[in-house]
Parts: sequence; C-alpha cells; structure tokens
Amino acid sequence: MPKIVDHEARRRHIAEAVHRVIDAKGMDSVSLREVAAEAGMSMGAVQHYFASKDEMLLLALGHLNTRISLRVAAVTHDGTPLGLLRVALLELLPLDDERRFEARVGLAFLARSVVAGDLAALLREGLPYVVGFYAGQIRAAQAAGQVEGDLDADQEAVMLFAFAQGMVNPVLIGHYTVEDAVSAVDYQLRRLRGGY
Amino acid sequence: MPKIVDHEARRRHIAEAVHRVIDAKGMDSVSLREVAAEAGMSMGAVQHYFASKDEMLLLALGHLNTRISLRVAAVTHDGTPLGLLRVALLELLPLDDERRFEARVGLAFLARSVVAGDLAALLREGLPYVVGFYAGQIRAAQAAGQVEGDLDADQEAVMLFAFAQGMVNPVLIGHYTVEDAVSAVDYQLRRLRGGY
DNA sequence: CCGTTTATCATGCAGTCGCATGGTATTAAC
DNA sequence: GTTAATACCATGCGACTGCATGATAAACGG
Repeated sequence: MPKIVDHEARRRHIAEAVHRVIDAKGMDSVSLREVAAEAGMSMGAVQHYFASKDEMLLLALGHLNTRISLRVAAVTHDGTPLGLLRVALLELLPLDDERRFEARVGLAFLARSVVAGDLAALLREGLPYVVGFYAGQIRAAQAAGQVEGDLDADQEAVMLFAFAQGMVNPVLIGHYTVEDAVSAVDYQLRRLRGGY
Repeated sequence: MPKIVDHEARRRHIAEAVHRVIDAKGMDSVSLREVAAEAGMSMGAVQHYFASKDEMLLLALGHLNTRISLRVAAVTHDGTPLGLLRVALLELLPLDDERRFEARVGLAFLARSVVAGDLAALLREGLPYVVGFYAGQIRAAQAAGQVEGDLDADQEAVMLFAFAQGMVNPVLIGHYTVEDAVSAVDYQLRRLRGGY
C-alpha cells in the first residue's frame, strides 16, 4: 500500500465542499469540476473517492445529517425536557450563520429527495429518531407535570418537527425574521405548558 | 398583426410543460429542449415566448401559484370557518394525484427560491394572503365560539401553514401515509376546538 | 530492489446546455 | 401588392457536463 491517506477524512472534506457549493450557488451548480475546485483538489482526485456524482451527493447528505445530529446531541445533556425540546427545535431553524448554512443545504437535499430514491431512503431513515426524540421530551415533560397530560405527545411531536421544517424556507427568503421564528416556536411550547 | 395566437395561452401551455418535467425528472432536468419536447413544440418556439430560462421558470412558478390559489379559492364558499380552514390546509398536502403533482413541483421551486431572488420575491408575495386567510378563519371560529378565545390566531395560523409545508416532503417520500397526514391535521384542528 | 497497489493528475469524449442567428411562412396594415 | 411585424424553425456556437482513459508518482510487502 502506498501513500498514507485517511480515506474517510478525504470523503468528508469533499462532502463539505459539496455543501459549500450548494450554499453558494444551489444544487444545480454542483458538478464534479465545481466541487473539486471548492475542495482545492483536481477533478481526478474527486473521482477517485466516488464512483459517481450520485454517490458523492448521497454521502454529502449523510455527512450533513450526522453534522446536524451531532450538534443536537451535544446540547441534549442539560435542562428540563421542555428546555431540551426547545433547543432541539431551534437547531433546525436558520437562526445563525451555521444553522442558516445547514438549512440551505438541507432544503436543497430535501427537494432532490423527491426524485432521488437513495436520498429519500436516507432521509426516511433519520426521521423517526428526531420525531421520537421530540415525543420523548414531551412525555417526560408530561410526567414532570410541565405539559398537560391529555395532549397527544406523538401528534405534537410530528407537528413540531413539520412546523420547524416548514418555517425554514420562509425564514431563508426573508419573510419571517429570526425573532419571528423563535417567538413562533416559543408560543407553541408555551401552549404545550397550558398557558397561552 | 400576423398570425392570430393567444400569447398568454401559449405561455401557460409552456408553464404546464415545465411543471410536468419537474414532476417527472426534477428541477435539474428542466432544459429548454426538454420543456419544448414536453410541450410538443420546437425549441425555437419556446424561446420565442421567453427571453431566458429564468424568466420561463419565474412564470412557471407564478402559474403554479395561481393554480393552487384558484383551487383553494374555489372551495372557500361553504361550511364553517374551521371546515374551510381544514380544506384549505389539506389543499397544500399531497393527498391525491393532483395535489401530489403540485406539491412535488412546489417543493422544487421552494428549494430553488433559496438561490434565486426573483422566485423568492414571488413566493414572499403570496405568503401573507395564505397565512392571513388561515388567521381569519381562526378568528371567525373564535367569534363563533368554536375555538378557544385566548389562543393567538396569528401564531396558530403561522404554525398551521408551516406545519402543512413541513409535512409535504415526509409524505412525498413515503414516511407518512396520506392518512397520517390527514389525522395530524385533524388533531391540530381538534386541539384548536379545545378537545384533544 | 522490485512489483504491486494506491493517489493523483491531465486529457479526451460524447453528450447537453442556454442562447444567438438566419431563415421562412403567415397575416394584417396600407 | 407591398411592407412590416409576428410566429416558428433549424442550426450552430462555445461552454459545460459526467465519466473513461492513460500516465506519473509515491510507498509498502516481498
């Protein structure tokens, strides 16, 4: 075996270049040449790590998912159930540069998943964990008496996740401000607590 | 002065071809040649009606918006406020072939609007009307005693719209069934009425 | 030291892209 | 009948696409 090189690190490096290209110019502008230039390597080098463009995009989505998951998981270890739920929800919204970046890239993948079965499968795979986490926090809050017991935790979790996803585009295109989005989330959490 | 031809009808015809191409193969596959073939006309004819591809996409989005608006408006004239709200919400979800078609196309435009300012402006323009309609129905329901008076109609309207938008992708990729989506909407409407 | 494997590169290829050009046909105004 | 404007088409152009190919360099196992 030849030159010592971390295969996984290279693929991650390329995946991040894909993200930056999507953020800057949109999914349509993702080409092997563009990504290679963004990654600071030759086109042949990129080809060396992926059998096809579709495989590259698939791994780029996987890498985005783990990035977001890691950030959510990192914040999972303090506060009350409702506090955790709040932070986890806000992680999905484009509230600062980092989350805005991920939201833009994520929305591009979301749209492509409609016509790309492999991307759809990957997204489907991750959904139960997120929604399940939300539902778990709601149930914990109910057990702690912070949320009305007769609310349906699963239905509320489904709603909260879809709600957050649905807020992404309006915030990205400037229809809602960051403050609007946060207060919309806080209103719903306040409602769960029973005080409007 | 020359051949008698309905300019607007032609542009609408092309816009619908754009929609079909997006539905079948995704936004990436939208090219002048592909659209021309789908519309059953030559590429030169398509070029005759649009100065550029971007202008074609912009009108295609406009046409989609009016299509959806018309369908929502057509159903606006019967039933209670909460009933209207329900139907208007369900119009946004991919519950049958027609709405599925529009949801797929709409999501593609939604994603592109993040990197295309003109599309974003058009989408922004329409948002207040939809959300305002929802808020109006909630307020009417409150006045009729069908919805708890101390709920914030505006915040609930914002949530319901984003919620519906956020359900689109999960339904399209098969994570939720049509029945799941309807019952999620019905749960939220039941909650507005005060009974869980 | 040599052969094999890996990493990287430059280039070529057939196909597609948006768009411009030049042409023809049709029709209405004069 | 002539002119001008519109509708439409075929073609060409340069740029770009994903991917395949062949070459070069590096590094370890034998």
